[in-house]
Amino acid sequence: MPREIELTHTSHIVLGLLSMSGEATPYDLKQMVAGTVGHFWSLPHSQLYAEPARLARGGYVTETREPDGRRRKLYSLTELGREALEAWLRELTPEPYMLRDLALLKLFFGADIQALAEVQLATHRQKLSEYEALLAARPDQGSAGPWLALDLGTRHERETVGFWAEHTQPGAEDS
Amino acid sequence: MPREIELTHTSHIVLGLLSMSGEATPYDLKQMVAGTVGHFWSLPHSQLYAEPARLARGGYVTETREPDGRRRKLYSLTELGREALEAWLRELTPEPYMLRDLALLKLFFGADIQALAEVQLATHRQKLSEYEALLAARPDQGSAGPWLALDLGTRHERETVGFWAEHTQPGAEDS
DNA sequence: AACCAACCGTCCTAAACGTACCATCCGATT
DNA sequence: AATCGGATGGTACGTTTAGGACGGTTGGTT
Repeated sequence: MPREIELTHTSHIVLGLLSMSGEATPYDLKQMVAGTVGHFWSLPHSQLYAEPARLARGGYVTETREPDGRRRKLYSLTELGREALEAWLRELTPEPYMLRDLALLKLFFGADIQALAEVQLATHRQKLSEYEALLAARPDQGSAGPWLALDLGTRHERETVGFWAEHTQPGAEDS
Repeated sequence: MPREIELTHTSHIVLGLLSMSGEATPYDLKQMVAGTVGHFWSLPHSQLYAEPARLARGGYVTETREPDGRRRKLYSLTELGREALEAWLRELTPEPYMLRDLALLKLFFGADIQALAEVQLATHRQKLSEYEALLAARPDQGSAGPWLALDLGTRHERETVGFWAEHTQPGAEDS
């Protein structure tokens, strides 16, 4: 009997990932997060064990067990879960984003911009090239969503690299 | 006697704001957050009542009371607090940002991009013009940090507006 | 047999979230 | 004088997240 539970952001991520994979263990979810939404929306892996269980209580997913080996828990969407996901996707989303950037925060409070720029530039160049590699390997098949998201993510990275690059001492970090 | 407390992101924000204002009540902090870092780093106002008290326990700020009227609590940095803030500002900051964007998340999971774009575009155009207005009103005096931060924030907004604009039906939303 | 790396999962404490709720002050209306 | 609304100012509280410590299992090497 499904108890009433609130669907949080984490819930929707789990529902979304399950809809993409059909069926997954918490460990699978953890791997999927790391390779996909984890790039911009991080969550502790412990949540990926707790949340599916919570969703099961609410009737949004079913919990079965691997017949063999470790008998790990396998989750997949119920009809209710799929509907909840689709309802969420259809809802209007006027909220702006939240950019939790420690470097930006420190910059605001007066940290030395060159010192920040130097390390941030390395980090974001790294990220940017990761994303570009992913984009380059895009198959023709499959849903567009993830690639569109990656496109926006890439633009943000590009912008960020540009910003920090303008604030490094010429020659201090380059090539 | 200061007890050991961990300094969290919230702590540093409070320390930073106190260093800018000299002295502030939680309500003042709330106002300051709304006008400054709140643009990119949101926190519930209840935190701004709890956190200074916590910092006082740790000896990072002092708590006094207004002599008159409401006798509100006034906080200001101690030497320890100032040092902690400066140490934090000096620390290396290699972490990338976290972009908590509900629209991006939904896009990833297959939401209709035009529906998203329409509302997001309105939101971000709004934000962008706010930022531009702030930037235009910049005084010559004062510390640069906030303006640099605002500059980066503005670039991200501009990028975001560009992205969503590319994905709206021509004429669907535009003036 | 011993070892190691990758795999897999649980648990715990503190902090953050979000919102409901409450109370006061002040100026403008009726 | 009474009332109203809005800005001011603050508390409480249940839930979710953060983030890491810790422990076990599996399968392949030396």
